Amino acid sequence: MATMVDVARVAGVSTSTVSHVLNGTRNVEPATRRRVLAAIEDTGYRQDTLARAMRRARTDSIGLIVSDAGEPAFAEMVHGVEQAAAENDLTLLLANSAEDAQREQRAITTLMNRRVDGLILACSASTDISAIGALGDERAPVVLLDRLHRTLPFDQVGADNRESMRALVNHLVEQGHTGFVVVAGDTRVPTLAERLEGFHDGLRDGHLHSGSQVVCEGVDASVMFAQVAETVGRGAASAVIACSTPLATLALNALQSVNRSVPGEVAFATFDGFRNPDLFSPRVTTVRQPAYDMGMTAVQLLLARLSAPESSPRTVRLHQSIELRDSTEAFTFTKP
Amino acid sequence: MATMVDVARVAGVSTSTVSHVLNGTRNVEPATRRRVLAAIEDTGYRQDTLARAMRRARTDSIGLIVSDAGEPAFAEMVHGVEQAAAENDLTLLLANSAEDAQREQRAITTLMNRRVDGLILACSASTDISAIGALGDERAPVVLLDRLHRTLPFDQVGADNRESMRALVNHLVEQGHTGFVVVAGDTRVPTLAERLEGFHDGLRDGHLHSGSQVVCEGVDASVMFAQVAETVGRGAASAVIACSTPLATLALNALQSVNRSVPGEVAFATFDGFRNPDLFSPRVTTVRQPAYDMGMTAVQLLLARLSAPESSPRTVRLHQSIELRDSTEAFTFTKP
DNA sequence: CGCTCGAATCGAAACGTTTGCGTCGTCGCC
DNA sequence: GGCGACGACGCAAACGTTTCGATTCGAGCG
Repeated sequence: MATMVDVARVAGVSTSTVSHVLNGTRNVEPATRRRVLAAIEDTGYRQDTLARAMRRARTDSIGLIVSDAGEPAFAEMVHGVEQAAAENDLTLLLANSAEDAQREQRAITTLMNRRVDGLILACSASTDISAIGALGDERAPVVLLDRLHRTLPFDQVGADNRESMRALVNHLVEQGHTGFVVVAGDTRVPTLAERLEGFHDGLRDGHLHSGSQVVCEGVDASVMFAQVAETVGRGAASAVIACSTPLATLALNALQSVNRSVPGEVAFATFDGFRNPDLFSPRVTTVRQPAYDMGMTAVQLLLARLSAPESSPRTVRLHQSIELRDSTEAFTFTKP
Repeated sequence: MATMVDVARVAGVSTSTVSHVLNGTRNVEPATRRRVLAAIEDTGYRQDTLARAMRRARTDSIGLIVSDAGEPAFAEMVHGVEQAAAENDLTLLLANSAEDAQREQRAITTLMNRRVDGLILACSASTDISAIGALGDERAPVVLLDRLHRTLPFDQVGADNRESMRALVNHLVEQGHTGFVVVAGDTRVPTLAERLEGFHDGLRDGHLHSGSQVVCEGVDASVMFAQVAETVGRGAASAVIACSTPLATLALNALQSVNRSVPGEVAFATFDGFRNPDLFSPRVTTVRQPAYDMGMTAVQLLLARLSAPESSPRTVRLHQSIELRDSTEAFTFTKP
């Protein structure tokens, strides 16, 4: 591989001139510039990003850690981040944490060691917040994506989870539902905790007793599965709300296991949702994250911080929209 | 940030000793090793991957380019690659090409400039093969994933597309189907071309006239949509086969547009398929790629090549399995 | 003509590692 | 006791850039 020294020799100039031609960092005589460019062409020279990054303090790359880039919501975020990164000539280094604090920590150090200019992080459920807080001392700034932590002094971008859930519950109450199962999942995940709060907000709005509602909370899928199946099985709830896509598959499986049809016998809604929601039945009512925009926003926050390191951290909440579909339609017809 | 020089000073040794301690590249007195390790602890030293990569000729990172990491099949492959990469202490640099030759080319140069040790590539549809062939001259070896090109001298890993399609068609013929619509899509994509070949194999096996079958081929989604709707609408086919997930959504949309129910009025099968195929109806019969394994295999081929650069290129075909579901079940009951 | 000034370019020191080669003891052996 | 060998480590040259003075050269001016 040709190096800058080769180019310089061929063009009959010094390496510094070559560098300046390449980066436009200072004026160089048009004639010499042409010679240099020709020499670059001749030698097939390509810049060595590594050596470059080493001299400058930047790598023009950013890191992104999510729990699973295959999950529809995250996939969208990844697209957004990728798009914004490309627009700003940044390379994206992606890592999956698989909701595992240890893998996450490994990913963080790997990326930091690689001197990413910034890190976008959707914390895993089991993440130790204080460990993340320690990232404040790193040279690279951190932006929290989706999984927000109020106590941490980072830029953050998420959705208005609490308000959306509240609106969803209001809608269902209006349709006549009074008994809910909400599959909240691992509420150590802030996103899920916020959604659960919104659920209680909605209950209050509808003057419903929260004691008679069933909240499936926790890490153990089989426990939550059993709870859903049992509650719905004995007819103690008419509506099921899942707080994420994996939880939705869990809930739907539970409903199938007790032979309850959606929306015939029980209404169902979820957050984040499935791909192609209109192709299959039941078409499920979904609170959809503006995931793509969240990804793009995260990059923008990162860039903003890079150019103004000392400004105070910003938190951006993007609006979620509720996509009403068949799975919550039954009660509109039997409504008194 | 502390450097090796700092560590060396604190430990009272030379940088070379520090380096050797870190890499285990030569014996060092247990006592000195302890001093060095303590010094590392004290100074909070962390290796600079960049400087390291620059001195060695390796970066311990590999690149992966797919058209869309959100697409279920690719998502699985990404997982596989990621897993295998992690197991071998490799960092993964991921890029999406969005089926666009230009973006793909950009991604390739970006990654090559970053001196990845190897590149795994699922070519986009519009890729210019000769441009890819030129990658043979790069310092980093290339492995083709999923989208195979027989003429290119690279290691490759894919699925037995042709045979699987043949088996699928055989199955459908056995059920009594004689009129097919196959949504083949952009047959510049080798995977899709292979599946189409398999379709004709299957027809021959069943002694069916290929002239009376409808093949929707091409890039224009609306054209294929119209073809499917028209053919099925006038009852000229009893089975629809989609050759990829996006094509399946297209086909199902078309079926909905002419109010044909699956599997009541028409049988349907697809390649690659959807997530959670058992949760929604119709449950669609799917030829499932061993995507995860393909990803892992790709990394293994890469590592093998790195350690034996001159061995001749290998092509690995992994077996796909057909998951039979409701969407192709109707005819089993009306079978004569 | 000598001097200053500015534009264009060069030279060389970094950046933080790895690594081949050298040095310095120490130990064993005859 | 001298000598060779060997083990433990230090020195310094790379790797391919960027960048900060330094240098050169010609023009302009008094």
